[in-house]
Amino acid sequence: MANSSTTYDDILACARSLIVNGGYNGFSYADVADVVGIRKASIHHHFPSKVDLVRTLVARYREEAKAGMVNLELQVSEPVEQLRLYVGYWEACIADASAPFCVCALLASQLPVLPEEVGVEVQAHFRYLSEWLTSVLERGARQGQLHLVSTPGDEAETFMATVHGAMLSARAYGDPKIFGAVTGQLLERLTSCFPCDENRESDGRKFYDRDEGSST
Amino acid sequence: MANSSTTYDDILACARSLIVNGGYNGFSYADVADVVGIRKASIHHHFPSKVDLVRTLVARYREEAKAGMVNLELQVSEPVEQLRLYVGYWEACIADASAPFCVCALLASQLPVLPEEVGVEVQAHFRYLSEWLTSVLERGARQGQLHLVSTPGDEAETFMATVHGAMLSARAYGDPKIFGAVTGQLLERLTSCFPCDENRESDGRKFYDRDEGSST
DNA sequence: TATAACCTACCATTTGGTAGGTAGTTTTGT
DNA sequence: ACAAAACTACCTACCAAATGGTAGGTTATA
Repeated sequence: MANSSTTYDDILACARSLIVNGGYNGFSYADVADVVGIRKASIHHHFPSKVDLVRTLVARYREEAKAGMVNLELQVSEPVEQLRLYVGYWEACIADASAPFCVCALLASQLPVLPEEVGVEVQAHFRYLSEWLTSVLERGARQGQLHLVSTPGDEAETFMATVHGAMLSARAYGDPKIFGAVTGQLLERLTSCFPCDENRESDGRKFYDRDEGSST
Repeated sequence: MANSSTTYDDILACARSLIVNGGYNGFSYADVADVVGIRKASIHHHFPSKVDLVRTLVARYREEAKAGMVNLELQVSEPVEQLRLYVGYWEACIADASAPFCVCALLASQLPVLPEEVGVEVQAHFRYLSEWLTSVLERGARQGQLHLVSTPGDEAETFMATVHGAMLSARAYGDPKIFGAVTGQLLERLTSCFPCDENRESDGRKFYDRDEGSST
């Protein structure tokens, strides 16, 4: 029951970063053992089975995410700024490669082959994130800061999907900048109330009907 | 060199659907053998190694995708309708669970643990899809059918990211409808030139500042 | 008679997991 | 205060099953 030892945390952290790279079947106890500098059997002492390890890891990830949202809401009160911080957090994680993907997003892609206990935890994260985004968007719309085209709930789903897709593209292209490009546009769309008139956050460029980056 | 036998194709098709479920490390030769009704060693006759199998599979997938785009452009000439068909194709695949995820999108999520030969092929698909979307969006904007907020290239990246993210969410929620909800909104945004005035494809709902689905 | 398409029977390695032991620290009974 | 008991955190040494892959044989067909 004790989790005082740093080894316990090291195993979780190591497994997390390994999962971020290749998902549930993309790492083994041997991989973790090598990185942490411990023997394979010792991992079983802390986490009897792989399912235990990953379930714990995801549960902790979700707690951290929730804490992150709370902290974020304490830092800034404006919905727009909260979205900006949220996106900025990921932009930084991807840029410095410290956590170039959301653990739950990656695991969700493999949901059909995931142990059920892990899958449940992953799904819960999606619901939580969706609810949080819904509340932020709803508030932003009510305050007239955000311009929604659909319900806050649907907009939240689109927001989440776009962010996840942006992570995927950044990985596929091997270029962290793509994440910022996509999410920047996402925020731009939400904050510019009407395409015609500029509003406080516009950065100049607005309308295009001429291309710029199609070759290669 | 011959690929006349249906077994060859069966193996590819089977492996594809297994990959769609759990990625590169989510299936084994034994899994394929079971489904195809063949012995493990026989797969090696057609595909010497797993890398061969998956590389071939992705290459073929890319060819099909390209053929699909060409076919799609033959069916409809309007950029907006082309996007609609593209999204509709995936909506159908997800709804009937025949191919609930893009092979390359799933593999891209595991790019760090993918054999290099496969990774290259996956990246090429992303570039191709991005270029195709860019050209469609650029043409749509020039014809005044689509309303872009950024460059066609950036808009294409956002479009692709959103579609991929929508696949992920549909999987995470275990609900195919979420894909249509997200992509529908994506198209809605692109086709409604100005949020205020309705245009030919509007389906009624436009502005919201009241929630609808936040509980649960 | 060559070859394609399969097979059985292997193989080394890796997988997640167990059994049982040891050194060090805590807790406990007296 | 202090030894016995209990527990934690690790270890070595296994295990069965699964992994991708090979060797070599059989059958049918071109």
